[in-house]
Amino acid sequence: MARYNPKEVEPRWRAAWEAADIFRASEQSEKPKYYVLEMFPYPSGRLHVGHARNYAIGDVIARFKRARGFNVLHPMGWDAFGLPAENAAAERGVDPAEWTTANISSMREELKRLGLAIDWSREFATCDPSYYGQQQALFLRLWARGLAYRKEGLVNWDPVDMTVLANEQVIDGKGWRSGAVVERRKLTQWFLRITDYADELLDGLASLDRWPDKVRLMQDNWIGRSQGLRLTFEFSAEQPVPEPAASGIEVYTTRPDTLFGASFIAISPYHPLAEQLAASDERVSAFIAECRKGGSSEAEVESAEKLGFNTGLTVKLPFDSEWELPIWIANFVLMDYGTGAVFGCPAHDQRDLDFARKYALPVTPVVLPTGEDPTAFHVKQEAYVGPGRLFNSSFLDGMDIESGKAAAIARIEALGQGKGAVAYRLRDWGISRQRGWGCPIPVIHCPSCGTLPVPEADLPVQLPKGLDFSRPGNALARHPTWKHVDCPDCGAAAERETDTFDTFVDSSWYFARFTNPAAAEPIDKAAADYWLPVDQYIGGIEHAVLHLLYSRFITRALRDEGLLAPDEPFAGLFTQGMVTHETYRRQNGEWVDVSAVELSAEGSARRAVLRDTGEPLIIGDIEKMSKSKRNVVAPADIADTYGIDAARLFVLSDSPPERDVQWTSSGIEGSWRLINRVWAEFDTSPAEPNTVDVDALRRATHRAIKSITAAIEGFRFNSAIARLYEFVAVLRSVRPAAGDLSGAAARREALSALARLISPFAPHLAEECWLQLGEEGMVALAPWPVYDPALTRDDEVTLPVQINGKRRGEVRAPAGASEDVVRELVLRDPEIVQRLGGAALKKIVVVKDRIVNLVTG
RNA sequence: GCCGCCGUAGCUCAGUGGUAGAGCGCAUCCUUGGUAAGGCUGAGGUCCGGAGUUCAAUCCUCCGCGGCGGCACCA
Repeated sequence: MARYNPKEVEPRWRAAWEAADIFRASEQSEKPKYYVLEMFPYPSGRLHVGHARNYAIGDVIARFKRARGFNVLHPMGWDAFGLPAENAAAERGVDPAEWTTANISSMREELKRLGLAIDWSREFATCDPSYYGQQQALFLRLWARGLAYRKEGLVNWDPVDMTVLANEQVIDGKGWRSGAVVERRKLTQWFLRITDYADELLDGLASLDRWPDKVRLMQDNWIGRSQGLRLTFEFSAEQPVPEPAASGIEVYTTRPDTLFGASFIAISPYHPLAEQLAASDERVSAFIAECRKGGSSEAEVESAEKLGFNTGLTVKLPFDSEWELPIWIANFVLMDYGTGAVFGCPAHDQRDLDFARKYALPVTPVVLPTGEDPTAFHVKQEAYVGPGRLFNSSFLDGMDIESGKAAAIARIEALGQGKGAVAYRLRDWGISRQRGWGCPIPVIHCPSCGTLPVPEADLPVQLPKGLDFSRPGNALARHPTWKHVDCPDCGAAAERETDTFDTFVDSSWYFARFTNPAAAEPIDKAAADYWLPVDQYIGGIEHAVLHLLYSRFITRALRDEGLLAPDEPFAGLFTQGMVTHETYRRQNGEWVDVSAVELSAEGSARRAVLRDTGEPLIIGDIEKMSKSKRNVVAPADIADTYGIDAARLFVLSDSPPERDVQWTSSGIEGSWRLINRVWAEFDTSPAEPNTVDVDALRRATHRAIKSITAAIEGFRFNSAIARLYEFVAVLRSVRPAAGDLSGAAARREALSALARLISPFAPHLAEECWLQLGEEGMVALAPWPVYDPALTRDDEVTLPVQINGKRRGEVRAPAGASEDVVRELVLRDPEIVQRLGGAALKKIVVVKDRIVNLVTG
């Protein structure tokens, strides 16, 4: 039989699948539906093995579920707007649309080469007007619902990418793409009211039992619900109260129990009161300017000194109108959390303590740790945040912290000066981007009519051709004609909004569009009702609080708009690990491309040299594949040598899919060997026959079916492949002789199972084996093998025998043997008897079918 | 600082309250008409350290040590 030749086999089967159109999904089916989706790719130009792993995981699920009798939807599309296209345009003068389209074409070919069971008829890109026009329609509906609004506010400005970023896109004070330190700017921007859904998004996490705990925890932290009190400190009498005359300063606190420890009020430099004072007092405006200078990077925040300015104004403590507190402006108070004002309790909050020590404000402890003397307890440089009893606190004295909180809230509410309240870390989602390659926000600004929606009949608002990306900034805004438009209401000259949507808007509903990408409406309700939610979603954990939170929010918003039925978009989520690779450097530190490296081993030491020159190299760390480290491997490179099935097997075999996997050339060779061993089993040419233990072979087959099925269902693909290795090892020693009919039948059963069991992982190989076996049709359409439970059970088991917890021997016993029977067997076993050496038995522990433990005195 | 994950063979990693595992690497041998190779056999372990629970702990609990990730002036 010919050697297995993936270069010939793989394209042939891909053509056969395509010709038969077997992966097209239809809503007309008696079978239960199953929607499996991988996060769609950004068309950067080239596929790397990280993509390959992501899509291979989804493909295993898609093929497995199809074989298990589900009506499977497995679509693919392109997250096609975004900055890399603009950067390419700026660097090479190409049109972003053309650059993107060309990338999509080449990546589509590479993806198809992976042999994925995808319904390509549903493909779309987010930069297609037929998609983004519908997105504009969706936005207008959300706006009409009151879920979108425009406001001037402080935003994160990325000075390199020259655009605003959402909070979720600022990592450690830096832009998530550019890495530039983000500045605070005051701009008028569009926001979506994700905070309206904060409670629901938080509570909904509990229902996502097929999501990783880690992701749920991260979203929980991100939403950051805290329980506390909003209360107003009234201004003291007889002082100039700034206009508009508020009665006092509203603060939010999670520690109302410590109100009697208050020694100052601190407001944010961005607080309205601070800004009013600044208007009439140069010292205030100078101070505010000073505060705003500081950056927001982690290092800067960490080292930033607390700065304060005493306004001279005072407020009264709610419980005691004689007790006055000064109002300070402080640089550490955030405007966009709570009310932008806090009361300072230095004894029990480290930030307040630092501030109080610097400005010589009083430090009054009100929580007494257990065992401390109330007259001797002092707070020095470290605030006390532990448990204890309240003291120095009037009516709260003697209470623990929790009762004190409740009592303080009750009293404040009774006084009408505040109310128990929750606060969230989550902020509304800023969606305006000052970029030209994105979905235009469908809005017109008219000098007399204000901000108006583009009439639905005029959608989509299309991007113009020929934008100039050669200069930094928003190419759309400086286009000579595009923004000039007549007001839809009064007909006067007006201007289009020139900001575009954050690309995370594009990806927050695409999974719904896949259910009918040709629909004239944004979402075809019937198709969406049939397919949604996505049963299994697969992607990187880096989107834990970005895409995955936005999509949950949009799904709820569209549900309330009547466009979707489910609360949650993704019933199951799987976050796969990265593909990493060793790195190599020359002696001068220069990175060397992994393809130029030759590895060898001398004993247990490994050596790396440049293949062409033999120059010795330094073997560096194992790192995420990146262009700069030159450790990227492309699936295409692998396919040329070993075929794509070997690559698929390898990325799934070496570690569980949620963990990182290290790409190695020796690893891919191991997978290649497995492929050849499997193929060799389907060889029909005569081999040296032997006596077939039919029962043992059938048991091995049925056990393989059972364990591999369970492993796939549990996302333990590495374990499934390990079981395949074992099964193949069993098969290769079994060659029925001519005339051994029962042996031949058992072997055929085994091979038929093997072809189907390996088909989700190595689909091309499986088809070729299936054909070789002479089975009907394609293995891609064959049902999953079913095991006979009777054949997966043992008649006899080996029981290890322990003496005082140490293994000292074993006995064979019938499966399910009773304790008495096993005891008898053990005590008659000569080796055990000898080991016991006549010691008195205190106890015998028999665990059925597992183990025996003899405990001596 | 808060929250979480990880630590098992030389490497990369599975696994289980009850017999210590895989791939690669390494060693021995066989084959050289499965040959850009293939195969047999084997060596190799303080399951990070300590204490506790248990008849029995790599696994459960607690305390450390080391590595990694998320959040962070969120009141």
